[in-house]
Amino acid sequence: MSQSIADHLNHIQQEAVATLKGPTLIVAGAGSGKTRVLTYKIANLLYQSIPAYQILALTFTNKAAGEMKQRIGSVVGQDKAAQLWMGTFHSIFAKILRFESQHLGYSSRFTIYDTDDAKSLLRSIVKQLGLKKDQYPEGELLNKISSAKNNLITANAYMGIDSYMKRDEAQRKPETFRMYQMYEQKCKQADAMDFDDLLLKTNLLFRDFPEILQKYQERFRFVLVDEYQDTNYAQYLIVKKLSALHKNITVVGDDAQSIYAFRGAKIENILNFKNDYPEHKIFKLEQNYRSTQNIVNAANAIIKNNQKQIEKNLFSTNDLGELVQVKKVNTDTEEGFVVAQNIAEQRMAKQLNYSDFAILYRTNMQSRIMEEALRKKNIPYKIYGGFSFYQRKEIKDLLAYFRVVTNPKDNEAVKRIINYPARGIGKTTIDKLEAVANASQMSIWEVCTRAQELNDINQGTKSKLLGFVSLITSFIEKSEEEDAYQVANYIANNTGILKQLHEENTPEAVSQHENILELLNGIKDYAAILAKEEELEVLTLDRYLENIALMTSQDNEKEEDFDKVTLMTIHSAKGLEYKSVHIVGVEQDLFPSMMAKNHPLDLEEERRLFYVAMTRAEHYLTISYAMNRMKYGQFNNTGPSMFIHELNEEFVNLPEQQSFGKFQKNQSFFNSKPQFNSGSGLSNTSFRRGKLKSVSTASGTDFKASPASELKAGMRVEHERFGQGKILQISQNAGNLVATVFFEGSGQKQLLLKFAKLKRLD
DNA sequence: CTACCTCGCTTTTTT
DNA sequence: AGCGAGGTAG
Repeated sequence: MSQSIADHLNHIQQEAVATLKGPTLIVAGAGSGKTRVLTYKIANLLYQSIPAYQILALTFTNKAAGEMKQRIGSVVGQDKAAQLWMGTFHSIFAKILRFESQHLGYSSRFTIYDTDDAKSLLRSIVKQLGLKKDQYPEGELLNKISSAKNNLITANAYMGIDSYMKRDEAQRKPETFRMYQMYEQKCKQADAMDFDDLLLKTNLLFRDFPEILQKYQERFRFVLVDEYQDTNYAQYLIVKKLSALHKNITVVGDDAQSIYAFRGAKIENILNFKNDYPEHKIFKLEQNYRSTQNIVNAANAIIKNNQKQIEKNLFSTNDLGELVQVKKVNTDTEEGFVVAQNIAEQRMAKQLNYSDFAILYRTNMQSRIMEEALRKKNIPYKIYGGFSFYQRKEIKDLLAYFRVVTNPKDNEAVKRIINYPARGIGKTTIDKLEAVANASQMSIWEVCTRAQELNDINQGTKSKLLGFVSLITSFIEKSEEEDAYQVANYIANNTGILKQLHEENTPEAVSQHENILELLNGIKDYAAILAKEEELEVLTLDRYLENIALMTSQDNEKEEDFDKVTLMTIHSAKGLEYKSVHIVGVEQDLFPSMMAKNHPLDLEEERRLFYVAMTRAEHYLTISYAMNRMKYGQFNNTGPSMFIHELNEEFVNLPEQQSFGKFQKNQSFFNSKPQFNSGSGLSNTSFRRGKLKSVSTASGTDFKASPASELKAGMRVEHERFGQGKILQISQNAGNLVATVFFEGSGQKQLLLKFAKLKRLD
């Protein structure tokens, strides 16, 4: 190991980095420099003249992979780092599957179905079998299929699994296995794999073609896995098989931070590592560099109550720091107020930026109240997580064209665009096409190309179908000679999508238009980066798609978001750190005791979740719970989560001693009568997921949001709940347009314009 | 296709 | 409460 590397590491970290051979488990406590160790270990391998292409490093998110590549690059040089096999499980094995696709009966250009595609396919299967969709909801089906796949149960194997069949029988859903069979079959016909297939098929490939497994075993002399506690069975087995020859496997993780059991993660993978590899070495990174002693000690007090864990002692030699604050409040509204107040005060007193703060909650629902409180205090915030650029409708539409061009058998993509923009191919025609396709084992595309032979479709429709075919064919021809950007640009222009959006000229259409241009620019940029990194002269459309299919949110942080308080679920906070963290809603039923009935909850996992939340904080940690909270429209009495009782007074300022400071009893939120928090049209989950269309009001009536550009001060408007009122002013707040409206019924309100459900009255 | 209404549901989420 | 799926009337 070079001296410069050693300088940056503590003793145990150094040993872990210096140990290159053999199975190695690095138990990395929260904030213990896990990424640093992994980074330097890989750098060290490269220093020892191990060729970069012999190193396989697997992560869970693109972000983690990107960051690590960057950091390794800054140690050993970016060109060398670029040759590493580093990426998410899904992206690495998609790459391998494309290379070996012929063994599995797939083409190398197979499509990757996202969750929407998978659900849509399942919906059409349920329909084709003539079953009711309330008996077979596609989400539930997909969950079953997904978890079967994660356990390497193929459709045919499913029938032989007693527990599955009995479960389906008991649920009166005996056809489930048939759906799985058809789903599998149709994916294959469409030359498509879903996310879980990428792992399942890799396993099948390695199982059925030992010589291929051997090839990759020989190639990857060193295998490293990040966040090992989050691997599922399929991932575990791939890793195990790949490293079976050289046994140079390094896994890094923290059992105390395993919070993804609900999607198949097996904490046992990390707990049993020592049994899987009796000759293993283990390193425990126990020094936390992130947090104050009080925070680390308080978090330890929680996690020590778990039975299932690897013994370790996380400690900090940082300052003692302030006591962890636990705040008890009356209502959820008051909690919002207290948190917002606390952020404002801490920011001034400790000279912090807004971006040093995070508010963490268990469920997305809980963001609403926090948002409202922050806006009232003019504190800028951003909501993290949820949905990405690539999930926007206009982007998915354009991407569907790309998909059809690279793989016309991709039925889900064909269905998406066959009548977009509208070209007179209606639902009835599509249903007929699908029926013919099902009956003849052809793809919808193939049926379209042979439209002339169809019987019960009239000549007009036939020529429209053939028009569609020749349009796509022209794109395919284009894609054979030009690069991704040129083809994409050609498609955007020649389908009329851009033109249509341009002419529509509503704010929504303008933004969609911009997004499409942004996507096109993104392709250009990506081509430039690739050309540099991999000396690839032309970025083809299929190469581009491959990259985009496994992409999600997070990467596209906007610059206007730089100094804002971050709001997110605890799950999405994993791996992040903030100077000041507020954990809100730490109540009985959210951080549950025995109260959960509908969902069986794993108490230990909930505790780990709380632990993850606490260890995000560097200097200041505030935990709050409300004694009363609105839930499902009802005001519920609640109380502190049992985890609050596990906190130790030595490190924590518990609420018994807490006074409400300078707040006056007569302030509205202290009234015993709950303040009903009739949401002022703020962002909520569905808006964040990008569905900004007509919305359903309390009475269920569709209520169109007025385009912001049409609203002006002085205008009379109607709100779905507040009734009629007058706009006093429109102003800018935290980068958002905010209308101040005086409502006759309920007085003055501030509404976030991009979400406000306002109707013009004139 | 839109407007309106009724009803049922309500943890976490990456790829 | 807040949302969305889905039905019905026009």
